[in-house]
Amino acid sequence: MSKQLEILEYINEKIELDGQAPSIREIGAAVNLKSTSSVQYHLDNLVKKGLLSKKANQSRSISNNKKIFNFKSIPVIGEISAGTPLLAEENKIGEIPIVEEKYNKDLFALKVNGDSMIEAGIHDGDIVVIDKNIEPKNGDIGAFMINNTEATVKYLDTISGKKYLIPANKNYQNFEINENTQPVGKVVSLFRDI
Amino acid sequence: MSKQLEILEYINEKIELDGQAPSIREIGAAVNLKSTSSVQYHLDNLVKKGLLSKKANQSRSISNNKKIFNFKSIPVIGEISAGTPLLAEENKIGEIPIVEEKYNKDLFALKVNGDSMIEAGIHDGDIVVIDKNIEPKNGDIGAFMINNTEATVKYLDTISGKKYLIPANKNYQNFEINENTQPVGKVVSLFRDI
DNA sequence: TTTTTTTTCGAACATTTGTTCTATTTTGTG
DNA sequence: CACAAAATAGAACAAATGTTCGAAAAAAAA
Repeated sequence: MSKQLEILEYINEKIELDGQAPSIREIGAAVNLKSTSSVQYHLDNLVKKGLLSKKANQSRSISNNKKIFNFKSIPVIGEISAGTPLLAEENKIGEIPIVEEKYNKDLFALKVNGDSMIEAGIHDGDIVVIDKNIEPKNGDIGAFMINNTEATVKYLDTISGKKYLIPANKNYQNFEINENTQPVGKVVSLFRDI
Repeated sequence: MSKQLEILEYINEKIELDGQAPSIREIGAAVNLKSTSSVQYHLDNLVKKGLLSKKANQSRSISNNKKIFNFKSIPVIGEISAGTPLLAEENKIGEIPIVEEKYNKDLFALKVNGDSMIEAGIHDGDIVVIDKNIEPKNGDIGAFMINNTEATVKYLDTISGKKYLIPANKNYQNFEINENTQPVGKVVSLFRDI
């Protein structure tokens, strides 16, 4: 293997492992180059090739140029303990990853209970991502808090002037929205383990 | 806000932004401490509290101790160009994140075309994750290559001794498996943007 | 207030680290 | 082989960085 590749691989490993780029001398030691300038020589070439970047005069500033997909994580909420706010830490049952482009601070996820939305392709145990920043409109699937103790995912729609939460399952009934029903956000995506 | 918190936040921001921890002097400049030893003082306390780690005598080695969710990414395959292998780079239309615990090297994702699996809650445009390492068994939802040019997602089952690909949609017909039908893997999870 | 504790500063120093120069060795090529 | 190019080495230097000390200032407590 060429020294260049060896260096590139070592740098990638080191960053992956330590979360920190190696120093020139660490690279030399790792790939058996006794002079820092030998390492510099290869680093310069790698930078010219566009495979690496580094900041001048800054220690451990080597970074890999390959396009990185950055991921953020959002909390997954399970059962809601009575009296706690929806997003309370104690209701959190995990985290799921989201591509950075789709991420915003108002996202969270909810584990769906029951099959009231099965005809919309939302199954029991599915995890739906909710954007608190988007108020569900008629026809949207949204998350709603009922009596501040239960979160439910339903269609929202208006029937003869009244607003209803509408399940996607013939075995369930529409629920008229009252003062104890609060919209939480719009369902924007869905995860399922099969 | 206390200096300690200020420092902690700056470090987190800096790492998030640059992928590299700041130097002592950079921290000082950021939080308005004129002496490096003032910064050291707070860093020592943060380390004692267990909020940070750092390696002795190593530049930019501060790291955050909070538990990190690590994510991997897997390729998403769209239309399959005739004559190319399924996972060829040219068929790749993106990447999706997977929590590290679920990740293995045989995972990839496929964008679902059409509504032949709608009754299984798999919609047109959904992205299904496939594990090449798991051969679909009877009753499983699997991905199959037909004539090496088309990937399809269907139930697999045996009816009177013959194996069929079975859609989850009354408007579609069962397809008897022949020598041009190759199992690719089992569908293990699903993503949907709504 | 006085006393104690916490926080900050300044400076000096030791290491680590990046940079640059020239010379030597190795490798490839006609 | 002779020559050129690529790769390595060594050394010296400059800059960045971490460490440590004592003293001063600020804040908190008595």
